[in-house]
Amino acid sequence: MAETESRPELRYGNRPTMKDVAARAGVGLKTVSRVVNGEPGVTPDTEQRVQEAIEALGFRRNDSARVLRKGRTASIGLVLEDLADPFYGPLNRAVEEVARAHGALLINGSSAEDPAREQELVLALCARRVDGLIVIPAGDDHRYLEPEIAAGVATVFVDRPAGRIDADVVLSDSFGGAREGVAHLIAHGHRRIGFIGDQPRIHTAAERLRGYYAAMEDAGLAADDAWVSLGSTAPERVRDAVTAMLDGPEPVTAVFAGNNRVTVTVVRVLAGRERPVALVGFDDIELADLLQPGLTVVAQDAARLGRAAADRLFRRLDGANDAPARTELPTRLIARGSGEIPPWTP
Amino acid sequence: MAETESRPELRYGNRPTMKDVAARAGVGLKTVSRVVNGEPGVTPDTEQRVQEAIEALGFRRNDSARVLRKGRTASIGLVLEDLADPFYGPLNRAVEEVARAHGALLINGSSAEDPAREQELVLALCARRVDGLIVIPAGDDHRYLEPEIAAGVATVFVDRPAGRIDADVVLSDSFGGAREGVAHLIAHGHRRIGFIGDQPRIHTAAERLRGYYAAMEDAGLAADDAWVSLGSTAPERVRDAVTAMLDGPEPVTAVFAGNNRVTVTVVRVLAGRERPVALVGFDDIELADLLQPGLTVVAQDAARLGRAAADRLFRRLDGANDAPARTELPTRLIARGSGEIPPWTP
DNA sequence: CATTCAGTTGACAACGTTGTCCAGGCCCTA
DNA sequence: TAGGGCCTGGACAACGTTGTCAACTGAATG
Repeated sequence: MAETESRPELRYGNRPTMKDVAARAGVGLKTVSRVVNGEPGVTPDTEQRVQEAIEALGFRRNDSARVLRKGRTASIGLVLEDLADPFYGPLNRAVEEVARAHGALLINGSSAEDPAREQELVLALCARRVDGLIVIPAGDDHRYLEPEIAAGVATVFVDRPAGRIDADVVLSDSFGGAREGVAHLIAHGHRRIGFIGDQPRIHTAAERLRGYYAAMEDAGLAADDAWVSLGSTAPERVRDAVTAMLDGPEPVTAVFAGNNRVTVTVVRVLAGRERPVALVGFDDIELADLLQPGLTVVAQDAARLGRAAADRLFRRLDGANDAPARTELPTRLIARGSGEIPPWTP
Repeated sequence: MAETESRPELRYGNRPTMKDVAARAGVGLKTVSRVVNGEPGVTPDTEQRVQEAIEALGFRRNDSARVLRKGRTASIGLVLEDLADPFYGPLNRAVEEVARAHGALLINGSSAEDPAREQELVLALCARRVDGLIVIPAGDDHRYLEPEIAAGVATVFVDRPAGRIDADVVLSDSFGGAREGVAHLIAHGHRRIGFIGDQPRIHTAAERLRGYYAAMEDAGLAADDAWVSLGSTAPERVRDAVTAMLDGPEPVTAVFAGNNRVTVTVVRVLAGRERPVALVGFDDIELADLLQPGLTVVAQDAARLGRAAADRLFRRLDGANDAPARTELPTRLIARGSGEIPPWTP
């Protein structure tokens, strides 16, 4: 709120308080509190009078005040990279379900892959005194969170590890997944394989690249620098990168795409190409099975990722005190056709 | 939180308060408040002492207390149907961006298409005293919100209208869009056209059905009951419905799918069929252009929907007092192939 | 030197709730 | 009837912040 001028007559729109209810019901303040919270020690008769007053006034407990008094907000914050990215939808939903099961509300925000924005958001959430935080990090230095964590804000990082602090992390096995995906291409006869990934400062991107190199090395293949392209996932950039690899002096016969956004663009480019090129993408995509050919992917279970992170968070909130742990969830290779295309030979 | 037992030593993890900062800096409480809020009337010298104390203690203002005092929470609630549905991602994100521009946080929740859950969520948000609410309704009776709205909670409904109360609404033109989509099929020669939609108690589903009938009537075509199927969007149900239409005594030659989830399933079913069937779907889908044939859709602009709703909300919060309005955004027919398939003739 | 004034500063109440504690009424028993 | 315990109800402080207001400082003015 840019500037909330003080309009005292409008505070919460002048809602009735327990005091008002008490006055109307002719009882004490605390009695109303007892009724509202279902605490024992109120005769049915009194309770009914209070209920009627609540009804008549349209009273609704002010949780802001309650929070202040109780010291717990029953809310958690989830900072992800982009609320609109379909990959994070199931994760978001899974976190919500766990929160709901614990009676907590979910405050959401996107970092837009900007470390400064991530920090701003996280600190705003801390100022709200959320009970816990689940963060998909954009930055690689989270020391700014140290005082918060020390002060008791449970924090779990998901999808990417925290930077320079020791905290709970829930990850997909990016390295292993990429390695498996690239090995799959190699197993189908490919020797010149391209890799198109996100900026290497992003942990998952770096890990997947590492997996690519590992698979190549496992097979005794040298990875030409011209086959590897890292950077923004903007369609133009990816398009240029794929094109360069396919038209270079040593054209690749297969491409490994580092995430869902890259994959989508690569599919588009390959669709316009004459000669077939094999493709395996990291992350599953809706309708991937209906493409011609079906899209072979290394799938991660985003919902499970979210569930695991939220479970961990609430275990912490329930008092678990063990050392921060790193949980790594497996990926799954789903062969649908595009990854099984043999190398093109002139 | 099921039961937050009172652990007073753990309230907010014993964070320092302005009082602590004041004590350490050797100044008064209010002076700290002034520094924290950038209010004038503090000498640079004093300010620095306070800043140092803040730094040293790792103080962070408690917005819960602030909210209680100021009467505004600088947060809005967004209740949608399913956080994981890709259609709502861009809407969610758009709302977030507008909220962010106004310095407000976003509290998110899914109704899971359950009116009771919607109400529960909305009332929880009201108890938190969110400044405003954006709701994608699941239920069709929102009179429970009357006291809240009267008490000053700005409320905007989006995607579907409010039930039995007068409130701001931002919608896509479901009727017009469906009518145009069906007319498109008719223009390509179809006479027997199936309609598969969501449960008709959902407003958009009913409107799209109405658009279907209107288009048929416009063309002087009778719509056979056997061509219309409404109900859950579960894949099995949709699969059965399509199959029945295609194998009935008067088989349809084209299908209009009432939303993205239905469309996806219909595409799958048609892909397994020998004879070509035309298809137009409501809602655009990622990769729709890469299917064979490309998927013809009636697209709505979810981000614009969200932006419009949030803009309206914040205009209300800024004091706009005009009568509740209904905003209807146009849809756009995108022809990609599947809707231009001619009727199959034996 | 008395007075005014602007600029700083802090004491205090208030926001609406919940936790603590005590008072009064009742019933039971001796 | 007195004493004890239980049940119900309310007075009051506290949570951490901000708005109000008055007190103080030092300098400038008469």
